Amino acid sequence: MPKPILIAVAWPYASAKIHVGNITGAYLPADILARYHRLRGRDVMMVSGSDSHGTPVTVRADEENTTPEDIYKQYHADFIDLFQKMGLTYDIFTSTHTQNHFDVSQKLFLSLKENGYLYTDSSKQWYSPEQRRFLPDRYVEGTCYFCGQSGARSDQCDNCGHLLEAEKLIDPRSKIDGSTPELRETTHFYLDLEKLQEPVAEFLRKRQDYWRPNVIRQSLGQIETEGLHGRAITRDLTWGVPVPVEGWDEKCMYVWFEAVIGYLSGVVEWGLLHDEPDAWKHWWTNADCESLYCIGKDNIPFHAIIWPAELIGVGDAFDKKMGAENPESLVLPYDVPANEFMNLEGKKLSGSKNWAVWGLDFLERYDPDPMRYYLTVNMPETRDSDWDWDEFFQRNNNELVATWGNLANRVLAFAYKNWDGKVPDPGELRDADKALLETLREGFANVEEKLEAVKLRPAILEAMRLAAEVNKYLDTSAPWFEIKEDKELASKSIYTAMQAIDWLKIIFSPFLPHTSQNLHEYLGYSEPIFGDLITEEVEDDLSTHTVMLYKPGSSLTAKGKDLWQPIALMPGQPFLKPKPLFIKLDESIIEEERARLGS
RNA sequence: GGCGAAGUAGCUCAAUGGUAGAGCAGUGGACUCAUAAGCCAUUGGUUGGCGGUUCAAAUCCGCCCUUCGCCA
Repeated sequence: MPKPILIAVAWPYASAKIHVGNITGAYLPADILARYHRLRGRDVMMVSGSDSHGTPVTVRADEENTTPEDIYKQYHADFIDLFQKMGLTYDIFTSTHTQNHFDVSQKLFLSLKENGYLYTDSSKQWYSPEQRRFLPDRYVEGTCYFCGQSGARSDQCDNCGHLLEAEKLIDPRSKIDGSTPELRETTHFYLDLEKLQEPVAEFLRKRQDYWRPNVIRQSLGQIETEGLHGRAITRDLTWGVPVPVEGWDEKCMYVWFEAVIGYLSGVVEWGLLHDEPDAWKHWWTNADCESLYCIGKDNIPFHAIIWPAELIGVGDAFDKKMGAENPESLVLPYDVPANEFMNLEGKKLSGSKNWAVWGLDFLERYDPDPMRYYLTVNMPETRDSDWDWDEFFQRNNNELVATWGNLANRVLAFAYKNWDGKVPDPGELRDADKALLETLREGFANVEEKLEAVKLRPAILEAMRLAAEVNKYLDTSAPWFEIKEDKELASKSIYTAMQAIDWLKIIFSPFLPHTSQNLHEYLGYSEPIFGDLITEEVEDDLSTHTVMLYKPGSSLTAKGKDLWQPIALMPGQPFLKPKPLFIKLDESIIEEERARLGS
């Protein structure tokens, strides 16, 4: 039985475009891991969707004079467009605004409530008598009680940077109509994190040896120094998942409580769409399942503390509500390999100042694999990193084009010309040939070790080092000399080199799937390595939404076999005349791209 | 102000107590199958500073400097 792997990916807020920082922080590492595990023949479930609720969506809807649903759908469509173009193989990319997500979230909420992990409490919030509703913090502005600046948001002052307590704001005004709000008492549900603190700490202690230090520090470290306190999980909003308790119809679950439930509801939806309603249990109540949460560092507390707390608090009650006769508990995160942030040309990314490289915009001018390469080689795995256009240009031309793309091209072009498009038969290999292939065999093991440890940056560097080894081998054996003396000698060299790039194609494929697939075809294979991404419109009682689904189809990875190994290239196999895998860029792009920033 | 991270060659980074390394950039060279790509050789470092522990410190400890986060 193949090992189940759940790859849970951060849910993008459906109120902002996706930039390279978001991609390298969470979405790309998730896909690299998903593709690697698919190659190993494992049962991968990569799940995410648009975080469609919350105040930023309603703010933007008000600004653009439309509905929150309309706003979320615009961004959701762009996300799917980007992910398809980049080749991010989500088994399901859905939305939190679905009937299924509402149902699952409410079941989870009620499970926590019944298990005694929710309580109610009241506090004071700004209320607009004109609009007869409570105002979210960012709907209220006023004078900062620290620095006296007017126009401060009620939760944070942009002038002095202080976080504010909303009720202390001086001279508050509604951002919507300028009216003066008043403080009113409101009641909310709270997640009893104090009661869950010890089991959560225990969960973290069991994992502290292999989790990234930054994640442990911000979770276990924080619990040990400050402890956990109850947090409100409902809000006075109507755009969101309704609280499933009588008399609470004016309130919704707070997004940070509800969006993470998408990791569960998304898998449930996948099962419903594939007519396997119990499929979710394969990943969610199966102790063998390894669940990896790919997120940025801003999300660490939600994934390392709050989501595990929710899962622990639910216990087997959710499975019971799903109708299980012998209900089981939900699987806790195996790892939360959170990344740091990526800056841009030395400065912090900022959407409002257009200090960003936007995913879809980038793909207007460049191919997806160069982006994937640069973002992997520069992934902020251990510290903040920097997108630098000069470095992007250099790495594209020196590494992708010169080292790897040129290697594939020089080998296949020479072979095609001299062996009529058939893989040469090498006969008995020489020591030097065997030595190169042995280096590649070790390469599989080296890259595997790094990928299993979620160290993607060292992994791709090792792959590139292997390509350089093959270039060295070629210069030493020099088949262009051998062929003038004895074609049989040259056939040994060229067969060895073709075998090496055939293996490198697999090693590179989690990182650079598009160009690996091209090379795969040049080498004469017909079944694709990976499947396809498709979209479907789904109608439910709430609305209609678009889902993106990964379809393995007739790909090699659909068969559940372990392809992460040196598989023999067959002599005599017909192959195609190659084309370059990567485009060499002109130096002028550096200044052109820099000129686009900050405008 | 509190907590934390980072500081190693011009640049990006490795090296968890045992002779400071790699890639890029720079310099020199031989070759030509290949997107003038690739290969070989080579210049370059008081490991931010000061002190301590140790036979031995980039690494452990203390103080200081710089940069960046998180919290208040």
